[in-house]
Amino acid sequence: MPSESPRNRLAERLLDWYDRHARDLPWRVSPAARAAGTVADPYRVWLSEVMLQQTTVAAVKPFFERFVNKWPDVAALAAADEADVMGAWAGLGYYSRARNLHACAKTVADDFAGRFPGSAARLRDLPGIGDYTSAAIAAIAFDEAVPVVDGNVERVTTRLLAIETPLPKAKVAIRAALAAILPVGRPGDFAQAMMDLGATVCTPRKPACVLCPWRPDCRAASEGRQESFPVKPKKSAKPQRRGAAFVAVRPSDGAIWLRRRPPSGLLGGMSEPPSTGWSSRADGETGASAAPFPAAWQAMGTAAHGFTHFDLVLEVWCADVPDVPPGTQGRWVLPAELGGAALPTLMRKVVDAALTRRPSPSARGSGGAVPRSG
DNA sequence: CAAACGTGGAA
DNA sequence: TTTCCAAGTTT
Repeated sequence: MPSESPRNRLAERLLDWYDRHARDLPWRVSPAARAAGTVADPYRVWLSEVMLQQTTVAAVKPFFERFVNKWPDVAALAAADEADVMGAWAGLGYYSRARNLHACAKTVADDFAGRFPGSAARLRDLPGIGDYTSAAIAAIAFDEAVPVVDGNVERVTTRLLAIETPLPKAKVAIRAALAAILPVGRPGDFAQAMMDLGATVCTPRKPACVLCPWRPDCRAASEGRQESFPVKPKKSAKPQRRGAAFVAVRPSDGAIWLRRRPPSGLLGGMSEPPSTGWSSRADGETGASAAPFPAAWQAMGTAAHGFTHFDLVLEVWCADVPDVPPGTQGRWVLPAELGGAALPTLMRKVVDAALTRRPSPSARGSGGAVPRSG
């Protein structure tokens, strides 16, 4: 695919760089394999892209391996119980992704005969697939020549052209610029090359401009202002909230009483020990008197957790509870089953605090940390 | 359009 | 310790 036009030299230089420096990732077809005719599996591309939304490669890798081992294709995932999918996602965060992932799998399996739509426009209609993910799947799995704009691409492009417009308004200019650079030949590799460049060279802090194939063309670097892009709005301070969580332990077998959170909202659809609301007031619903049912509650210290938009400190209370608590919804979960019980990280901290700090279980055996799902 | 929505690692 | 933020989507 020769291209003599000057503007395409940018794409050619980036692709040459990618051919030599592409990261080796579990969901990726290497540029060499791709050149030899290997095609990407849309299922794996989709799964990885959803997992990678606002999430680091390092965090995603073990989850990706676990998912593809357990559910090798979209039909298998569609046939899974939603609770199992939520359980396997526990710890990855942004749990609406897991619910949308399952819904999307069912749509693809039921309405599209198990095959992902082959264009960005139609992928965009599926749950959990937005502007970025639809373009990424279309480019990587179907070689559609669409601009793929993620955080890496925003950074690389705003630096290349010294775009002063703050995000997210700058996205229009970024997309336009990218469309002009985009090669017709290797859109999938180009998209991944942009992201690799942003992740390994054109990093948020201390970019390695000396290693960059676009160094001679970069307006920000030529002015020594590479770390001034992209321009972003300031973030407001995170408020503090408090609450209390109550870990009921059944003495006979060490099972813990868990309930399911509402399907949408914070930690939607995930499991938890019963807890109070999380008040922004320092004197909010705390103390043993806030418990959902009476028991000999003992203080187990606190569990602290930082969410995107607020910090939380939860008091942890623990008690032996022999029978189903009256007037409550939930289920007993054995210690060995806690790993697959869809406990988000915050709740894992709560349960860990209770089980590790509570008085020695003497003759009944149980307790210990919550195992990771797997 | 702004806000909600998790987590863990790096500086 | 605190702040930033990583392959965004939904409402």
